[in-house]
Amino acid sequence: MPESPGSAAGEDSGRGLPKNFEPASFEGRWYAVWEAEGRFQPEGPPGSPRFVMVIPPPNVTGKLHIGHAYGRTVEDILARWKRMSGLRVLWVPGTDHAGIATQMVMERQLAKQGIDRRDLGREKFIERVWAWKAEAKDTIQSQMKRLGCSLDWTRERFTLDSDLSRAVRHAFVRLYEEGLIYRGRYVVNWCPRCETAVSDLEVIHRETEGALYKIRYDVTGVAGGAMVATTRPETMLGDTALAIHPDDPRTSRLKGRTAMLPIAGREIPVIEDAILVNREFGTGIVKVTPAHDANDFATGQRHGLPSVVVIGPDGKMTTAAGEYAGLDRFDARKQIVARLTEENRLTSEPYRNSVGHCQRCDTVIEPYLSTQWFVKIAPLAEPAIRAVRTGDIRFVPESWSKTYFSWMENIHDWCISRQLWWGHRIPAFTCPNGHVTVSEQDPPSCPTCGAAPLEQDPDVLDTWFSSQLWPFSVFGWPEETRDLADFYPTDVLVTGYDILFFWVARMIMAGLHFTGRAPFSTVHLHGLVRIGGEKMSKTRGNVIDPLEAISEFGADAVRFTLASAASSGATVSVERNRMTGSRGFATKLWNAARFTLAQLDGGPAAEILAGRSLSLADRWILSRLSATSTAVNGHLEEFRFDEAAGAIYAFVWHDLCDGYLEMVKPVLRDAGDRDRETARGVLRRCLLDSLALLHPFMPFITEEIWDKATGRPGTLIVAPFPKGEAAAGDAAAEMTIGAMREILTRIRNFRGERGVSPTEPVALWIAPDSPDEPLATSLRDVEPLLRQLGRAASISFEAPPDSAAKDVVAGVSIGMQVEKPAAVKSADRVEKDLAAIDDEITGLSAKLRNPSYVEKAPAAVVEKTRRRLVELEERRAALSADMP
RNA sequence: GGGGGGUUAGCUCAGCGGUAGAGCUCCUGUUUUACAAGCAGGUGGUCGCAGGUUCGAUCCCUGCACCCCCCACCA
Repeated sequence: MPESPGSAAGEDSGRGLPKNFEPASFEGRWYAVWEAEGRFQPEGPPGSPRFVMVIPPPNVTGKLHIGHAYGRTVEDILARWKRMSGLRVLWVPGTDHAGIATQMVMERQLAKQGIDRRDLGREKFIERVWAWKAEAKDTIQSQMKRLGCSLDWTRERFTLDSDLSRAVRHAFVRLYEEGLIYRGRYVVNWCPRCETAVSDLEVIHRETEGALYKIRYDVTGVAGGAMVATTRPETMLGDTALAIHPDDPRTSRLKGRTAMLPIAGREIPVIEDAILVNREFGTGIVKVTPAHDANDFATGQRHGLPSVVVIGPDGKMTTAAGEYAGLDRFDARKQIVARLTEENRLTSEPYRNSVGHCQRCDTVIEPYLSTQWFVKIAPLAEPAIRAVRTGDIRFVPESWSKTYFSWMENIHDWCISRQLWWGHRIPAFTCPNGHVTVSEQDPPSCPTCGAAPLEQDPDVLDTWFSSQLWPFSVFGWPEETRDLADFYPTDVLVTGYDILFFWVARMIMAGLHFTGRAPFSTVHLHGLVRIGGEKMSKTRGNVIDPLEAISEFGADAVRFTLASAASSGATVSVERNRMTGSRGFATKLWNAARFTLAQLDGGPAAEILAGRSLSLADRWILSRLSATSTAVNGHLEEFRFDEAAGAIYAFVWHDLCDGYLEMVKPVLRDAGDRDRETARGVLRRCLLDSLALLHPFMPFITEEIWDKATGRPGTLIVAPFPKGEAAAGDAAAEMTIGAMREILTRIRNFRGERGVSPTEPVALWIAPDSPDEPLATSLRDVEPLLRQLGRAASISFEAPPDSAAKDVVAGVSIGMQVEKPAAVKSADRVEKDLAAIDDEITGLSAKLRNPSYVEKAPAAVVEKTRRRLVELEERRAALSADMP
């Protein structure tokens, strides 16, 4: 056992809780204790009920941003809640090599030193990334530790670890052998800046103001030639045909003709193609550029057209572009437009269309003909769709399944090869005779012809190809490890909806295909974090750095804020002043604990003694505590972290601190030993259960207080989570104390209205409507409380006299002795109240006079309306009697 | 082009058939020995607009307006 981290200095009463709440003084220590004690590792025999999550691995070179902090907080709440609920919890940490993103950042770093990666060479470059990765990983790790994440660091993984790389190779080879991975020459999305292919998902489409150009091509034997429309005139240099619809009379004159490509002076055929050409659109004539448009490429395949690449991988025109060779594609566009305009061949009009941009660097994506590797996805998608349809996998919120289906049902093959250096090298080897071998082990010679040496494909795999294996590769798959048997499939996956397609869908496909099982049963997709309703961005200056926030407010406050901000919508709105509020809540708890511990000090107060008679206040707070515990569990089951946090907040602050603590003060001070002991037992129970309920949200402060309260340092993390007991529910106590609190509020109200100081003792009248009601007797039971909290000089359980300020609250007529002249001061207020009451009475009366209402509305509702009306009439009587 | 979400108090958001809630802000009072980072009280809302269903609509339906997001081979 480690030593209790309790500080020896600066204590006051309250068994060692310092007066000032300083989260930094204990957060780090408790994390170290938990880790040293192995609390983050699953405890219990294999096969016993467990709860498993894998972290969405953050980019190894990244920094924890507020969105990560949110997701990790949610996961940690689940992990701690399940752990305390008695499950064997495993939450696996790790990081992602994030190929294109990491390579980009590294290139930028090198550029600052004036180094181009190509000068460095592949090996040296990768060495540098590894070196940098080592320190960056520690950053991420320490950030998650500061947040308090109960991750099992002994199982930490990195997507480029040797065993995970083995998993990637195994997956690739298997898909290849099953015919689900193929290599081919197609038009892909190409980023000329990154100089790599990217998948469809990595292309961000943005509506752009551009132009639609119409170019006239001369056609032999056809006067006026052919007008074709394009948004990318520079691609015309790569045209190898014009296409028309076979049944379009507008263009039938072009059938079988030959057109002359302007500028290039090349002859191209006019072809007929019903698939490519939309009869409704434009001139009905389409230029066909197989090398620079996916549709055109398909058309070219159908008609056996040649492909002419005129824009190179660097975005510059190729030699095939003739005199434009070497020009940037956009410069070429300008010059070509100018030239065609000069030749009287071109007109243009403003045009809005959607232009693809690189997700990473925002460069305009170029469709580009190249040889790439693809995953044939439809066969994988089919079972993945079924898994969600049948409920094997559940989305929370459920509405995401619709988005999932619509994407999965229209899914396209996945281009997985990247012309990058940082990543998993594609396990394909080519021999000098051109035979391609795909193999898990590097083959020493060509299995087909025996030739050597073999050359490995220089490309790497899309990062998501390895990420999709994450839920099982972290456990050692394809080896049949103990962890894989014990912890796969996982239970819950928590991630932002922005990677539903990139990651979640692919994990489902991969999990089902490779392991035959869904990788998780529940996917909680959360919104993206916004600051004060605005999208977070550096230019707005509204970025909240979680580490700075932790330093300023404490990790517990940051976590509580994030949990409270959780919502089922697409955004999670976080504001700085919520952080302040959460810190205030932590302080509140701290001080309540100081008070409680001071009361417990010097007495055993071990537990609530069986058979002891509890006061109404005791019964009330225990009832609230139980109801809160039940509610919290329910909300957590439903991933409603905001509701769960809110329920505990309301209990601790408003019920326990504002309510019960004030109610027990007189008991602790004045009552006999027996009642005092009972109250102490209840106090202790409330404190400990509050700490337990709050622990998943605020692990540090709760563990700190728990230590002082129990002398069992570092054990709250494995203490039982309160479930709430039906037996503790106490409607009678809740009714009485509820009524009492309403009465007290109204008395304080009177004081304000009548200018009576809050502390001046006054005479009170409290008269329940009917002497038979339970309230009539139970309110007498809380007379000492009413007297104390209401600052009453006297309490009479009779109808108030005319001279008193009067009202009806919770079915109870109450009155407070006032000086008559002071009533004038509040006349406006009373008048206003009366007007509102009259309005409501009118409305309710009309309702009750409506026969169909009385007939059709549920009896309980009608009854409620009647009671409300009665009470209002009583209130009106009480208030109007009070008018001067 | 298709789909999804949003519009509730000055701000950020809950609620989603029985005439509205939280936190922050604001105003007033209060240094009551756990906490002034507190306590007590209060102000503030025709729940985007128009119809419909219903005894009853912020909540369900239809349409409209504005905002956000996603998907789409929109020459």
